[in-house]
Amino acid sequence: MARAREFDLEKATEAAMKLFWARGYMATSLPDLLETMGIARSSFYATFGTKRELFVECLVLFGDRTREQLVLDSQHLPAVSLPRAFFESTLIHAPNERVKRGCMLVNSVLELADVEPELNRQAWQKLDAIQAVFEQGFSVAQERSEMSTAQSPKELAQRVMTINLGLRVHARQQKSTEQIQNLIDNSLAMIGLTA
Amino acid sequence: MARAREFDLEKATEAAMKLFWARGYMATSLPDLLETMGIARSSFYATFGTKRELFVECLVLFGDRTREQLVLDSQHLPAVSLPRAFFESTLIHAPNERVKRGCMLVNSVLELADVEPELNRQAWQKLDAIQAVFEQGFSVAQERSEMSTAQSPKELAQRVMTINLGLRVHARQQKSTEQIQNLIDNSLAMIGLTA
DNA sequence: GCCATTCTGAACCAATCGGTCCAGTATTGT
DNA sequence: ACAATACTGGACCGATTGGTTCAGAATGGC
Repeated sequence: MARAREFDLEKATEAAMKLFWARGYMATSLPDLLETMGIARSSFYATFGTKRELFVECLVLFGDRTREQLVLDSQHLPAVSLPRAFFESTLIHAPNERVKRGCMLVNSVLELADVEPELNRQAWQKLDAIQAVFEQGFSVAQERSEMSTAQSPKELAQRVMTINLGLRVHARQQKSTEQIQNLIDNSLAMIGLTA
Repeated sequence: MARAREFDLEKATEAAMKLFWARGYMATSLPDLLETMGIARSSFYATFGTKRELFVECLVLFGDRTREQLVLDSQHLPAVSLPRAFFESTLIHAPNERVKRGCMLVNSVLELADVEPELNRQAWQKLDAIQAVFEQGFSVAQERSEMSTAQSPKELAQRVMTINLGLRVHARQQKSTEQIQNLIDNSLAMIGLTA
């Protein structure tokens, strides 16, 4: 048999994701990646293929993980509380450096819009999947009469997503937790979600 | 005396701005710029300095122009109509290619957050100046009792900006005018601006 | 005509880009 | 011990990056 892989594949992918997340696709060079991943150039290509392929992998990892956490939250939280929980868990109760990275999907969608249509499409797909979780949550809550039916689930989810996009842009500016909390409160107030 | 400049400086700057706007800072190469600007490499450096300097110039041009148009609109429009006018003029009554570019300031702020802090700072400064126009508009309108004082001008301007950021991200996805109109209507409905 | 200036296009620069390949070493199960 | 695999680091690739320099042609006011 063969020699076992020395580095932790998950940790290496994780490290790459964080770097792409913080700097974007184009500004992340191969030497940058190798350094944070702690592997040699040849191991990189043998394991992950090209930079582009690894980026896609990271994008999918980020999107799926975000969506899964949201689905989890939606299972033990009333739908009207879901947006606040989502925003606060990622923008308030998270390490500062993580907050500053914003959302990898949003970052990618803007950076690659005119440059890498296929990557752009994949990022949007993951964002749509997240919006769909909100829509589903509102839909179920309305059926159970747990919230007002003044607006359709689709409308509400769209509002949450627009605000989400806005907040992720804001988050990339160096802001205090108080300022971000203020932004969240002000934003949620305008959606007007109440049981 | 000397030979006159052959190319139109304004038009060259304009062309560069559009390219930076569409593709971002890093993805725009020097040959790309030279081609759309229609000038030679040596003329470029003699006239504009480095790529970075030209980018700053374009950023300032974009920011100032956007702000000035908004100020103009604010002078013959009620403050409560200003957000809609702003969104629709740039997202509905504008050529499709322009809509797809989004907002150069928003694009830059995301792309350069972790890579070019100084450029990032300058882009945020221009965004803040735009938010300030809204705040000022709401402030004056409230003093004249032309609108509700339920929310402070600062709060309202912050809401408009968060939604603005969200809409600009949306705009970079290929969407039909109807979809964008829908997004605008749904967004404005949540701010709830009425005389 | 003349000199100053600006143009163009091409040559050139060092540095970096993403990607490939290989020699040598270490580690594994049989 | 052996064969198979995965590691490392470095050499190497062509292409591209942003930036500099220069020769020569064109154009302006004196």
